[in-house]
Amino acid sequence: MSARAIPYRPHNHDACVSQALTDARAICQRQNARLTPIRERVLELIWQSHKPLGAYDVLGELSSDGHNAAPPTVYRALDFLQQHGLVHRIASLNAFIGCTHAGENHTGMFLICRGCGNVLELTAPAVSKEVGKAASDEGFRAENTTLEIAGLCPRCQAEPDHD
Amino acid sequence: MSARAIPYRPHNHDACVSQALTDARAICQRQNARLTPIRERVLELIWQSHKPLGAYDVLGELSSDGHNAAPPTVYRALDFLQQHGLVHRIASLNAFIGCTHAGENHTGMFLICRGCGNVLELTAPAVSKEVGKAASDEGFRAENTTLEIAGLCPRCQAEPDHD
DNA sequence: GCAAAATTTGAAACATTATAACATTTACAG
DNA sequence: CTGTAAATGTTATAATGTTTCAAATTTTGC
Repeated sequence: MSARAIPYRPHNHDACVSQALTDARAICQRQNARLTPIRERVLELIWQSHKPLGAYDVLGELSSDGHNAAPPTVYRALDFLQQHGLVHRIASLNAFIGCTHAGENHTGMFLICRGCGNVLELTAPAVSKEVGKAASDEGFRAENTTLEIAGLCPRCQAEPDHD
Repeated sequence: MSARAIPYRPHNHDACVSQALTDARAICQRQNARLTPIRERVLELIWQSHKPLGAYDVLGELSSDGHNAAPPTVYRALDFLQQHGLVHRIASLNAFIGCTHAGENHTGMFLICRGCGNVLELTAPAVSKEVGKAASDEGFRAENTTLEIAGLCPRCQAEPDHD
């Protein structure tokens, strides 16, 4: 998987999207999972930006497409994409974002800028290690970690209300 | 603040509750905040157990009390309690739980057992430190961390569907 | 190829969680 | 007391997510 641009910085976002879609197709093929037109379209919509998108935002975009969809359509597609590690749900925002580490076995950590709304996904092994240690110190078997950090990205620290 | 029992283990829970209420009164007094009857009652309800309680569960309990409350009443009380560090919202569950470190300046980390539903709140300085490091490596100014770990508590690993 | 089975999608209704807006009451300071 | 701010009541509505069952599509075994 190739290196990704920092969402807080201007970049060729079309490249992000097409890379994500290419990766997704490969991953689904490898897993014998069916990346149907609806699912692919939802993934593409989620990848429109590095800002998390709500399920009903996705629904709205689908409707603009002329696609007459109901909520379950979107939630099912999002479930599928989550299951295959292609999108993440940001619990603190009730919203979804494209996974920038698809295919890698990872525990995501999300830096959420309250200024511009962009989200950066990190893999921080040192954090995962300490989390695992803290859990096992309590005899707890960790299965799923939600780690979301709200704050200000570098750009918004300097100049607020960006992008 | 005194040591707390482990929620996964049987303990005298009434002591938890009354300690929490006593602490809350002291904290509010210190902060010149008004722990009104409604707010105190909501806090007590949240502390009924170590399982997170939804806002509408609280609402239901208030109604059983004979108190004719509407959603905003509960959400306002919960906002107040959160603001003063007396309860936490568990984003991954849309539910609320009493803070076991009220008064201490802390970043909570929650171990959520999917077996029994109990939640243990930890303070893990090593985790906080690594999280802070990971964020500042990206130039990100962290303001608020959500860290929720779903899994199985020691008791439920041995014997499922407990409590 | 073809029929049976499984998966995916459509569609309608509903459930849950949360907030907006404005009126009323209560607490408190002077 | 009385004016002001804080807290609560009340109604309505928004936002998010699920259940259920039917129809269509794809896959599989033959």
